[in-house]
Amino acid sequence: MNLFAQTRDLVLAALDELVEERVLPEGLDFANVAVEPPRDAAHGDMATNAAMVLAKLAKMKPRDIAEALAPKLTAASQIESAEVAGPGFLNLRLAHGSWTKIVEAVLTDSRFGRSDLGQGAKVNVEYVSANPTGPLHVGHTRGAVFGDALASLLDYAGYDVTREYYISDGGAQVDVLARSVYLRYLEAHGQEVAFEDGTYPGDYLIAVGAALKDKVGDAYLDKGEQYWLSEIRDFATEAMMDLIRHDLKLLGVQMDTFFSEKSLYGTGLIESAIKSLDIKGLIYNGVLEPPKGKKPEDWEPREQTLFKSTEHGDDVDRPIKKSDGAWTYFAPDIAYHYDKVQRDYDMLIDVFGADHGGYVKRMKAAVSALSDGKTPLDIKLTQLVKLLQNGEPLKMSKRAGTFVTAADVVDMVGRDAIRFTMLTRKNDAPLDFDVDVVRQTNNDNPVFYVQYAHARVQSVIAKAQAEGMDMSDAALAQAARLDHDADVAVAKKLAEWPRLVEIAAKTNEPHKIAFYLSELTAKFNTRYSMGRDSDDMKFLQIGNTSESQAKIALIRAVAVVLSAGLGILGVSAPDEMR
RNA sequence: GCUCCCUUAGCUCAACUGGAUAGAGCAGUCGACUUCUAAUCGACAGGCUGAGGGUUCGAGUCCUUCAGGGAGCGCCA
Repeated sequence: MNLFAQTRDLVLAALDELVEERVLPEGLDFANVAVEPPRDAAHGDMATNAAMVLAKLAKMKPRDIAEALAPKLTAASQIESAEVAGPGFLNLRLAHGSWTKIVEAVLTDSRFGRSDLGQGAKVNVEYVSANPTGPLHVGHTRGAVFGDALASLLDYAGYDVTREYYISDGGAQVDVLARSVYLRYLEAHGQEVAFEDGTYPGDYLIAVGAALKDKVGDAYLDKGEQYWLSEIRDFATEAMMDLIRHDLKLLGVQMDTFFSEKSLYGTGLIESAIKSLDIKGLIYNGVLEPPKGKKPEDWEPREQTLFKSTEHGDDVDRPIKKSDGAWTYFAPDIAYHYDKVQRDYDMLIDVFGADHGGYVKRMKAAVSALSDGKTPLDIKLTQLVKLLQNGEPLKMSKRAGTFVTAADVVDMVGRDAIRFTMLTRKNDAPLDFDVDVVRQTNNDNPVFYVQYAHARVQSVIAKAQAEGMDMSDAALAQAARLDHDADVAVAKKLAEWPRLVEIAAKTNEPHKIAFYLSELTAKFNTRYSMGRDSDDMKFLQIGNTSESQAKIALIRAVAVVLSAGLGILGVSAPDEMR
């Protein structure tokens, strides 16, 4: 039940009538006609821009259209008044009963808020995709949490979502990993080793080296790389993926599919992906211009196999083979996305870190070329996280092996606080994450604010149940009643929920959910606090079941929506906080 | 040099994708706890939306120039 959509239908019907009566000309495009909540509540419950949108097309003054439209709308029983305002807005007030119906809908319709916006379209959301060379660090956390919430949001909005992790286990970095594990393996055998540049010195590999020793004994001692590299690579990446899966679990991040880069090699998949581009005339051998300005010392022109990505919006063509004939990292990525296109998704979303910003255009070009422009790819970049403690930066240098891991941060502040904090921000803005602030349990920290509201509602309900009152959603829906302006204000906010879900899903912006939850909580707290001044305003009326049910219906509806919203964000909705 | 992102109240951020007088929290000042959980609520104060130009009924939002910050720029991923 989406009141805004319903009201928009009324507006469109009224416009059709005006066309029939020849007040408006035929053939107008109503696509831009919107019904929105007004910025200022004093303007009414909803506003439509119909008159202004149509004025130019109809060659009429906006206010004249609005004047003609108003009586048509007030004829509908749901609309109490329609008032022309400003340059041609039509401010609508809805009948009081509309708001009570919203409360009933929340309590009786388990799908309230869910949307059929997605129409079951298949969406693939790829996120995290951290290299399998160590545990997740704070930077990964943001992409993980963002991607996870985005996937949940799209699912809630009616898409058929696949959550996918791309394991980069085919490149040089896993060779480095294997060599690093070999050193730890030698160490486990009691040898002195030195970690040179280009190896991973992190402590997390000690256990892997020891496990390798348990598995193969001394088989790899005093042997050249050719005897063990491939085996240790497999062993080590599997161990790293175990670490990462564990970290994801700590963060509450779900995955449906893990796709291995390695599976693309030796199977003809890369070759067939490139061939499909070649057939389109997008593959050629050539020499790239050197980058302007900053010319590398050792730059010299070399012929490479190139992808004509400029034909699909990129700035320069991109190499898919190195000058020695090996694939570049781009080639398996093309093959991977080719595979996704083949899997028949209606939409692809990649969540990348900011350091992959330069990669966006070529990836979009590749998908556009591979799917003949049929499969849209949206790439969401998550900007850097600056981790602070007490205002001072916490270092996270992977090279030094002292980076702050995702697990560290979960230990410090907890999963709920990380997730909510990181989602209370647009993905494309940098984020200062101060662990001291996030640990505070006050208004500075919105996660507790929202969770506390949920706990308060459940506490009232628990007390009512202890009085023997029927607090089932069905009973509450039956009794629901809005007595006070503050009640209506809360219900109006609830009415915005389905609309907000659609907007957030359309724009792939889960942070809008987090802000909405804070706003709903504020409205609820305002109403709740009235019970302090006057016993009449308390929700629980001891000894009066029907009155209690009538009042509690509203706040139970709040709890239902809070719980749904927190669920999308992957944050718990506790029944108690003491 | 080029590409992408960012710049909004003292601080951290919103602004429903072009709508009406740009809003919250924190910090500041004042007020409210023998609580249906004060992890809360109420009030005051705080702005040339980095700067200039353009597009139109209407711009924080779109285009453009510039300034400042960030990420990246063939044979790393």
